[in-house]
Amino acid sequence: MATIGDVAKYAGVSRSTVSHALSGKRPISLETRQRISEAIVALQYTANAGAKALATSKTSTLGLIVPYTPAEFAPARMQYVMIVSETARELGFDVLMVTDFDGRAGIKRVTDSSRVDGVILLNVTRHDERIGSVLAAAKPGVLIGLADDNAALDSVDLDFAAAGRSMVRHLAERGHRRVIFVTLPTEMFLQDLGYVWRLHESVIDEAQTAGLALTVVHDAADPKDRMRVLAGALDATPDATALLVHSVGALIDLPVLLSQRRISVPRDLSVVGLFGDEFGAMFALPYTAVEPSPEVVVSRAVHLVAERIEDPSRPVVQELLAPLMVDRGSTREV
Amino acid sequence: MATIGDVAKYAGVSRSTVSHALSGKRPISLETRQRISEAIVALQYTANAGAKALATSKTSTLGLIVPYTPAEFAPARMQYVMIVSETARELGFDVLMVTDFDGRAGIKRVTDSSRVDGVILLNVTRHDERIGSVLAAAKPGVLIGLADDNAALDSVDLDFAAAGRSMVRHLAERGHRRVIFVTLPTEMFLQDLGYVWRLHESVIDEAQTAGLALTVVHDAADPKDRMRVLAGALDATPDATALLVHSVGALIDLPVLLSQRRISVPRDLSVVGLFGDEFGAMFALPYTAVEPSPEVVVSRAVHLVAERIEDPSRPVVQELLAPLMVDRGSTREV
DNA sequence: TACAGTCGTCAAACCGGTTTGATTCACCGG
DNA sequence: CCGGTGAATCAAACCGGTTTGACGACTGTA
Repeated sequence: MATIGDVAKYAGVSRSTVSHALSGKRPISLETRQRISEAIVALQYTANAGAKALATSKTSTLGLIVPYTPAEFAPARMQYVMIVSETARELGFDVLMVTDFDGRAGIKRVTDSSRVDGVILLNVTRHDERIGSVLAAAKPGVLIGLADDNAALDSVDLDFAAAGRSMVRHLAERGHRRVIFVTLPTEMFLQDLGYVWRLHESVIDEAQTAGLALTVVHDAADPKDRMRVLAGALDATPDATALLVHSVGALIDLPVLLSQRRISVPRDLSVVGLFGDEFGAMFALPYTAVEPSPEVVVSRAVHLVAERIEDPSRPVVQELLAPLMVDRGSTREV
Repeated sequence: MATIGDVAKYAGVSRSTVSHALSGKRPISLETRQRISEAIVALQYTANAGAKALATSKTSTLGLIVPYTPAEFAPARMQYVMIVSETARELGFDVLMVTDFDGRAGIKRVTDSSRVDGVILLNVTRHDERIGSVLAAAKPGVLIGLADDNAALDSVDLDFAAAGRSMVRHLAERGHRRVIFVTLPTEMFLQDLGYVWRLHESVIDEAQTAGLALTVVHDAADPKDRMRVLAGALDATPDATALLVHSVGALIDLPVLLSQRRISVPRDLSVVGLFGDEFGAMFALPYTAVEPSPEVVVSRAVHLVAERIEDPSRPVVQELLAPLMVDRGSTREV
């Protein structure tokens, strides 16, 4: 590959002149600039990333720390990764995927060697060990999700508490008094993911506030057991007029179960859930739902870390994005 | 961060001695080695990746070129990405995700700037424009998937032709004479993905060879239409004794449809498909199936590109990995 | 007319590694 | 006792960028 020295020689100027022309940090005559441009085109010059990083201490690279959590619903995860990558690109960054089994080691590796300018943490748990590694690295970092002690790092997440409340209120306002809450498998709760708890608790709190009787059912982790759990919940609470579903698995099985039992939505049963339109590409889920809006959350997170790279002294921000509810007509007044 | 100069000073030696101790390229006395080790620990030294890349022209980074193809089934994609990343890590590489809308531009960007030592192309199409970019970059590259003209690059893929043949033979050997072949949505065929065609054609060829009557049905791209397409296929071919399913969407809907119609597998209908056990985490698909084995295919691909980075002159290889069939008892003799 | 300021450019130093050539010393074989 | 060999180390050059200080030529102003 051509170096800046080759370009300088071709254009008949010094290396520093080429550098200045490229960065615009010093005035360069129009004529010289043109000769340099021609040289760059002729030699197909592209700056060497390593050399640039060495000289500037900037890598134009973000580390994406993807935790090892097999239980998570995969399609959603991929969406997050893609949006991180696309947003980063818009802001001039590349993305280094860090999938080390031990996230802390991964963070240490890429920050200590100055491979990245900042890191993005996916699937943050309430007591996330990785946060300490980011602080130790003294590099910008942003959390996608909320940790219990996150005062030191920027973080963004959907306001899952608001999401839970709005689902409950949506049902309460329509006169529902007895609702089945199909929450995530217990395995998910053990993973200590903040949003899992925040949604769960806000639903329960708001139900109490609204005077709504809630039957809480944990969905099965194993898809083979899912249908049975779901059916059991319906059997156990025959007077429930609505379902509030967080578990995606349950949402997938629900149309089947309901059609088997000749239960019509919303005539016999109202359903409200929490899932994004990315499922529309794979499953036809015709339910009124709160959207997790990964494009908004993730894009904001990437912008935040990019801002902090530019200005490390900016005060820490912690954003909870208001969730959007899409009414697909799967609930009715009772 | 501490530099190699800091370590040298702390240990009372020259920078080159530290470098030699680290690389082992020159003999260093035991005593000096120990002092250097202590210095490294005390100062928490980690080599700067940019400087190392500049000096050695090696980045220890692989570019993962993920094409923009929204129609693809997302969970499968994520699995490929994760396996690339994990295998790369085992071989000492990091992974730079390149998701540019224009894959060629992405390849040019990361190779021209010497950001990566080699690239891995996911979802290769039969006439993949990205191949030209890899060749132009003169950097090692490996294709996951088969292109029509791939003589110049290493490539690995599942032997989808063999997969198709083995599914057909599995049914033919059990006496099935009339089979419904639920193939992928036409949209997938338009994407020009090699494996889509290879499987499709091998099934049709082998059916002809085996004297098996095949009804070919393209699954619907829109999940809302899927059930209808599936039902229509069953109605149109009432004498079919078996289903051969490539479309994952159809596989997901199949248990529902069959239970609605009180069709028992394998008593009333034999079913064989093509899907991996990653679906087991999300859906309970109890069908005999050929496994796409991404861990084998992808891991092999990453090894290939790593080998070529070490030895660029190694002859080009093109590997088709024999697929494995898992008998889950969803087929019977007729 | 002299002086200051700006424009345009270059040479040199620096970023943090690796690699090479030179040097010193100990040991070995003839 | 001498020449050769290998171990152990250092200084210097290099990789390809950026940044800084210096300098000559202009321009505008007092």
